[in-house]
Amino acid sequence: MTNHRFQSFGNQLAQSRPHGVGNPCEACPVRDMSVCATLSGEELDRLNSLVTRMRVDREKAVFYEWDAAEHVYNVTGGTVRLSKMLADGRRQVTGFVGPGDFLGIAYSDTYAYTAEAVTPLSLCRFPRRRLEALFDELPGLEKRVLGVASNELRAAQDQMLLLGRKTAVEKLSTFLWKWTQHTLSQGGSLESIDLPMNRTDIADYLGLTTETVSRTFTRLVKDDVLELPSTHHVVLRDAERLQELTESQQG
Amino acid sequence: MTNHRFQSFGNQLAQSRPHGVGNPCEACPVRDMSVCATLSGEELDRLNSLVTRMRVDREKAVFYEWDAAEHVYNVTGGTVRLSKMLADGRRQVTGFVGPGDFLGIAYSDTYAYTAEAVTPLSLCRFPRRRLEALFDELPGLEKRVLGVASNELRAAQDQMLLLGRKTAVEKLSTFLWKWTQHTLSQGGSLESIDLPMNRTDIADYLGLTTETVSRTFTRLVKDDVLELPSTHHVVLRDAERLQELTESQQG
DNA sequence: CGTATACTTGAATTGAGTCAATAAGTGTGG
DNA sequence: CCACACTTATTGACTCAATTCAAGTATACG
Repeated sequence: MTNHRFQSFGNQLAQSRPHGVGNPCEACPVRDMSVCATLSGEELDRLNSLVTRMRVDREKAVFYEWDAAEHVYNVTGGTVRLSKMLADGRRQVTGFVGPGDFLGIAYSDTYAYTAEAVTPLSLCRFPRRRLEALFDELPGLEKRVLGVASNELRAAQDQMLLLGRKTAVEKLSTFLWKWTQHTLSQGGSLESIDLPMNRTDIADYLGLTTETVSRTFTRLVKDDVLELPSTHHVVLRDAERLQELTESQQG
Repeated sequence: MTNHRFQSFGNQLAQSRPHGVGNPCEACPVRDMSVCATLSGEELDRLNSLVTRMRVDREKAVFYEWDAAEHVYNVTGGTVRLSKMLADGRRQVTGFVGPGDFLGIAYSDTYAYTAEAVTPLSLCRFPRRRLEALFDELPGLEKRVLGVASNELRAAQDQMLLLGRKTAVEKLSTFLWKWTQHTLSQGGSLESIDLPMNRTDIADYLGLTTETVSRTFTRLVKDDVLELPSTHHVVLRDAERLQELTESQQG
């Protein structure tokens, strides 16, 4: 197994600041996408007083499945891979999360999954206990978190359908289709979709092997559905056909 | 199939009643297991004023995936099957829920899945909007719902690991192990575990075919892990071995 | 008691996995 | 900028776990 070492939280990270004007949340890239979106300026100050901003290097863990769940994180930049492992090393990637998404909302002593950096990350870290205490004073915040959890639950159920019932072509097509939609919603273009994760990550997300992911990419290229100018770069040639392939594998 | 009959709660359908003494929640079989557990008598009255108690026959739907999500349900008796389907009919069962569990907490206009009765059901039904309005007055309730959602998320991630990475023997063993734990926590015995769902339900839950489920049952019986006195009845002969089989398929 | 439905078992098939050999990137230091 | 080592991705040949197709056998129920 790869040797995962923790990155030091320290000099690289900006410490939290006093309340009032100049709240760094106001300039946050995910100010309007995240749970923070519902909060007023003053409420944001309350939240800001709890936050520690930090960075995590590529392929380093934010936390492990077995760690005490002491913090909750909000991603402000980069892509995080969530995964679970069996004792013998078989891995399932349960999701990829990006700017605006929350990490670690588990009502349990330990996290439910391992969170690792696919790309360099910037995060806002909150002490879980104190954030939960803040829920009592800012009920809008708790509602928002419940909304986030509910959306994640829906995504998890879609993924169960994919893992349990879809073929390799349908799995990869679904992944690429959703990733494309996600990219577009963040202002990307169909002409060049960036896949920050590697083939192993994709395979472990789709319940396949890297070989099968690779062969399936090749097939989609041969069928003129997409081009692969580089391994981490996809150009969609036939978006409609890709969407069709997400549910039926005639071809 | 085993004939699950309900110990009847009152007559066929007890309507909601005025507040005060004699609140039927006080006598509810799931009074202490469910989200209701945190509520005081007076708070329970508030909740009770919203509730409609109802029954659903075996194999009838409580709601479909595409229905407008107007109600939230609390199961007071019976087993519910949650599932999603692809256009061509392939089905994935995403979970089985029983007494004390919640149904339909989706922050969306439609439900995320179809809910159907595996056995006859008794349910408490709440209008979603009014229940959400009540959250503002009973913050303990919202916390509890968030806790439930968070547990479901964890279960969903475990299921993704199972669907993506486990073998047929591991899948069935995991299912039987968890179902046993669940049964025991409800006061059942290792000597006779009731499986209300049929082989197709189990197959669709584990991402297998009924044939494979059947063969795998046969194998576990041959290996003296369990006995099958009838198709819906399991007797555990070697619980420890069953647990081992949930993560490693040697043998 | 007969008939439909659910379950089991067997034989043949197949989609994805495994093992193995390139090929293509990626980064490092000279 | 190139040569080297190393990692990641692709491709091919073969295997195998689970599916499909096809009987049979229980079981439930009107």
